[in-house]
Amino acid sequence: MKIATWNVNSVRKRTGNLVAWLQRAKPDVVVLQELKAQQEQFPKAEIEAAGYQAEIVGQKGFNGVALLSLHPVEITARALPDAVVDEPARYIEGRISTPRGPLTVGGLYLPNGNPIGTEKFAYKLAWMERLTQRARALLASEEMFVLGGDYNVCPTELDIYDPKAFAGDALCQPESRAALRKLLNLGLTDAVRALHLDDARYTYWDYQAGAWPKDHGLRIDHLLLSPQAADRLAAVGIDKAERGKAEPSDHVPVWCELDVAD
DNA sequence: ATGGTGGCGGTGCCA
Repeated sequence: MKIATWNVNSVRKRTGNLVAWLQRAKPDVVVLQELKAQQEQFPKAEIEAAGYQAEIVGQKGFNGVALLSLHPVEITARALPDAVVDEPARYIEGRISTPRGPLTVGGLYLPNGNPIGTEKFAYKLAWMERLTQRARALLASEEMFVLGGDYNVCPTELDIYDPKAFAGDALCQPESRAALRKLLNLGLTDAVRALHLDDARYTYWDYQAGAWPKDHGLRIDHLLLSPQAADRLAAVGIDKAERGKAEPSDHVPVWCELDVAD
């Protein structure tokens, strides 16, 4: 069972790259972020033609998340608990069956939080606390789950090309990192970290200042696994080549494989 | 080096 996350930075701009990647990578489940599209603007026909059921939480112009699956999926949430009216489209969650029992996949687009010292940063931290509460509830089931997405948190100084370059950025603040550790310390496993990928450290390279050719990247897209899922972790990958394609997203797909054979 | 790039929507905001 291959599960992936990808911040596509506009699903309409990235439809061609997305479909080509789906056909090549053949993930079973994918969560997408930054659709920047309303539900009716989502390229549903193209995605379904590639064999995927598409569940969408859209929003005009900003945010937007989706869950694509080769297998029948039951959507279990379209927002985090305690969502307010007109909540930004940042969370989707679904449940699929495997020979080893149900697997829940959550897709999230965590608030960026810049600039620090503003209500945006407070909102980021509050959103992380809500996500942590959701993880607590999912953990109580003692089932397999994967929370994938653009976390907009660079976990450690090993996950950025130059710690000094982002010292004042919300992605690297001690408070952001502490909130991510609090989530991990519930008992979740960072899939990429667990298997020590060292040939592809980053998942995001800014469009500006030649970040990609200089490999000035950050690791901010993560797959966090419940203990029951982590026990079945077989492989991880970062599809770095997507960043070098024509009209790329600034993020690349991150994936893991769970051995769910009976 | 205080710029630079990209997407949305049609101007500045967001990342």
